[in-house]
Amino acid sequence: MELKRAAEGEKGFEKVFAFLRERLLAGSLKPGDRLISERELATQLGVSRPIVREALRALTVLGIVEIRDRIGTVVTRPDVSVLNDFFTFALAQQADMLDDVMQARVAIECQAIRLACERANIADFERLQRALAKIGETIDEADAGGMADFEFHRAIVVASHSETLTVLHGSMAGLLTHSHRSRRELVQAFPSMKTYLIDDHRRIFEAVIARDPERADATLRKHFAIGDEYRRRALVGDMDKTSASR
Amino acid sequence: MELKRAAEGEKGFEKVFAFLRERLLAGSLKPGDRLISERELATQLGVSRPIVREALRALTVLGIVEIRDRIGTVVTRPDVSVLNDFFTFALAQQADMLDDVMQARVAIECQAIRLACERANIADFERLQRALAKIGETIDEADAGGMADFEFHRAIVVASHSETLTVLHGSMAGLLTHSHRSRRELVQAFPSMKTYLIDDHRRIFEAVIARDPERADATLRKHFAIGDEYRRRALVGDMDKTSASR
DNA sequence: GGTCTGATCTTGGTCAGACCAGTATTATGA
DNA sequence: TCATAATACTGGTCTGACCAAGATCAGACC
Repeated sequence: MELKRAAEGEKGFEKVFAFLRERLLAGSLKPGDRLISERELATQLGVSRPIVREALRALTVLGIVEIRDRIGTVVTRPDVSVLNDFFTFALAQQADMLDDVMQARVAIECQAIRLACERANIADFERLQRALAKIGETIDEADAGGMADFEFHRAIVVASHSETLTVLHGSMAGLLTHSHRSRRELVQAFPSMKTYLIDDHRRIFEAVIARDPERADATLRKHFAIGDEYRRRALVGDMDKTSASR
Repeated sequence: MELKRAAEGEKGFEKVFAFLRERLLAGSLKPGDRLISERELATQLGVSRPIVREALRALTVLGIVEIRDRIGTVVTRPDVSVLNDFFTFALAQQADMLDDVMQARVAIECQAIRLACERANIADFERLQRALAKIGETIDEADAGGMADFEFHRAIVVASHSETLTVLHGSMAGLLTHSHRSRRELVQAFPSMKTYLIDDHRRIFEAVIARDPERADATLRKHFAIGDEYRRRALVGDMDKTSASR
């Protein structure tokens, strides 16, 4: 009846999706709300239950809604995992995108560190310090070291107190950790990397503590650039004698 | 049979989704490929067709796949619209997120402009120049002016030749255009904004032409900051008497 | 032989009704 | 009154069916 009116032009899936979309966007469906049952939704919209399920499933993968078995469907707060999925799929099909995603990561972190300089509180500083310490402790371990590295960078983004930046950064986590790990494997190759990793992160930390956005940004950028340089060298030649390979 | 093996633990929807996900991520399903029919998929995976449809629909809203009526299901190149949807939903439920998304936008554009300084070609320069000219021409029109402004910024991101940055930036397009428009409405309020808009964009353009990443980044950042300041003033005090505002 | 045309197969789009397994609620009995 | 058991939900899934329209191929026509 009146429910149908809201989404008359479309049919089937589109109708249900549009109907729910409207409520979601209008705010009449807020996080925490429980939707009416699938059957009821079906009869009210004049479609079959499988169609309703399609729409609900669609909203589920978008992270808008959560279907709880034998409980009901509830609206959730938008979640990271969507972007995560998206980026994972996107990158799987375009491997050359990895460098590209790295650019996005740099973009986000550099902005985040600027915000962090303004907004970070004691707790953020402490988290950064812990991560920094961890990097020092695990400097010789590939896995733990990569993890520590990642934690440090994540701490920066968290300290920005920007949900969007955090979400975006987190969505690339899977890919980033991979890249971090492979970087970590270079530690054995280039002994100089140890000091690079430790000193660089410390300098970044200090810039944040000093609440100096420009310096923090610049230092972080340099950090990324040096990392790139190491990786490049590792590609061109193995270790030292680098002339033969190509 | 052998297909089932790939996704045994899960059941129903999860099974199908995992099965397809695996193929997608492994690369055995590439953009352009046509999937086998829903019925066949259902029998091969030992589930019913509605369940298969749920999975396909899920992939559809993720922009991974496209269901073509009476044709079949084909793998597509990941598309912006997903992120668009996500951000739209996310922001609808947390209006305070808008400022936050702006931060992400700044992050992306500032990184993009750095890349643009390195990678931009003649065509990119021309596009930027056209957008710049448009800004001058439409300085007194709210709608067209906002569009021109948006085009200029988009041209910057496009000139970065980074798909990821472009996608991310595009995904916020809806929100950004809104913000751009409201900014444009300030033009009438602050006559000084005209010169600000024109000169700022020209300076940005020049920095890109000069291929000076640092200057471009800094100029762009300043541009955003000034825009913020104008908006702030518009909020605090009306129009001219702005001495109180700071 | 080559091309056009129509029957048939296949595809997605949808529906109706049914069963299961647990949850939430309610009615019942102590 | 309270604890327990029956009942009415919920999501999760399956089966089988119908429709409309693109895809295909056989046969008719040029």
